[in-house]
Amino acid sequence: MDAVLQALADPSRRTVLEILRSHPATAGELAEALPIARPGVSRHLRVLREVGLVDVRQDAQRRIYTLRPEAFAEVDEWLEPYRALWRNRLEALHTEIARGKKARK
Amino acid sequence: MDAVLQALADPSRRTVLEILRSHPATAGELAEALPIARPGVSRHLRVLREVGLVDVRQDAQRRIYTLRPEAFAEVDEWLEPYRALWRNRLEALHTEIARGKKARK
DNA sequence: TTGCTATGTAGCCTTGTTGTTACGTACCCA
DNA sequence: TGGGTACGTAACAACAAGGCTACATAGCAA
Repeated sequence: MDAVLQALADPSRRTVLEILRSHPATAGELAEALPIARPGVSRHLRVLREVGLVDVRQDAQRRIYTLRPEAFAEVDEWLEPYRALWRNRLEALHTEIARGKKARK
Repeated sequence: MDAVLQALADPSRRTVLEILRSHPATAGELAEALPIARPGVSRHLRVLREVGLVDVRQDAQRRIYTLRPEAFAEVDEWLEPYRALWRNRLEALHTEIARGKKARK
C-alpha cells in the first residue's frame, strides 16, 4: 500500500493508468501518449508492475499492459477511516441545514 | 488533487495525518511522534497545509493542527473510475460463482 | 542466420526532496 | 523589558527521482 501511494504520486504514471483504464495498451503505445521518451516510460511501467497496479502479458515481441483494478482497492481501504470522518461532517452539515429549515418554518 | 496525491506519497506525512485523525495536535507533539527533527516536520506540515489536508489555528505561541477530511474527498473522487472497474470485476466473479453452483446442481 | 521490430536495462546528468543545524519571530510571564 | 517557549524559515549536504542516449535482448520473418 505504501508503495502504491508512492507510485501514484507521479503524473506520468497516473496518465498511464488513465489510458489503461479504457483499454490495454503496448509499451510503445503508452510511450507515444506520454511526453517522455520510451525508456522513461519503461521504467514507469516497471514501477507500476512492481506495486501490482498493472499486469503485463507478452504477445510475440510486444508487451501488452493491462490495468489491475483490484490494486486500487488498497488505496480505497486506506482511505476508509478518513472517508468516515468527512461523511460525518457532511451529515452534520445536513442536519444543521434541516434544523435551519425547521426553525424558519 | 495532483498535489494531494503527491503529498500523500511521503510516509511521515501520512503518519501526521493518522495522528490528526484521532485528535488535533500541536506541531511539537507531531514532531515528537515522528522519527525526524522538528524543522523537518514543520516543512511536512507546510506541505499538508498547502494542499489543504490540514488546518492550523494559533493558540498563543502554539500552532494546533487539525485534519481537514474534506480534502480526502478529492482522492476519493479520483479513485472513482477505478473503483467502478474493480466492482465490475467482483460482480463478474460472483456471477461466475453463482453460475457454478447452478451448474453443479 | 540476418535483420527488423518492440522493449527493457545501464550509465550519466540534472533537479527535487528530505533531513540537519543555525537563526529569526511571536507570544506569554515575571 | 528580559527571558523562556513554540514554531517557522534559511542554507546546506546527501540522496533519490526522472529524463536521456546508447546498448542488449527476444521474437519474427525472409
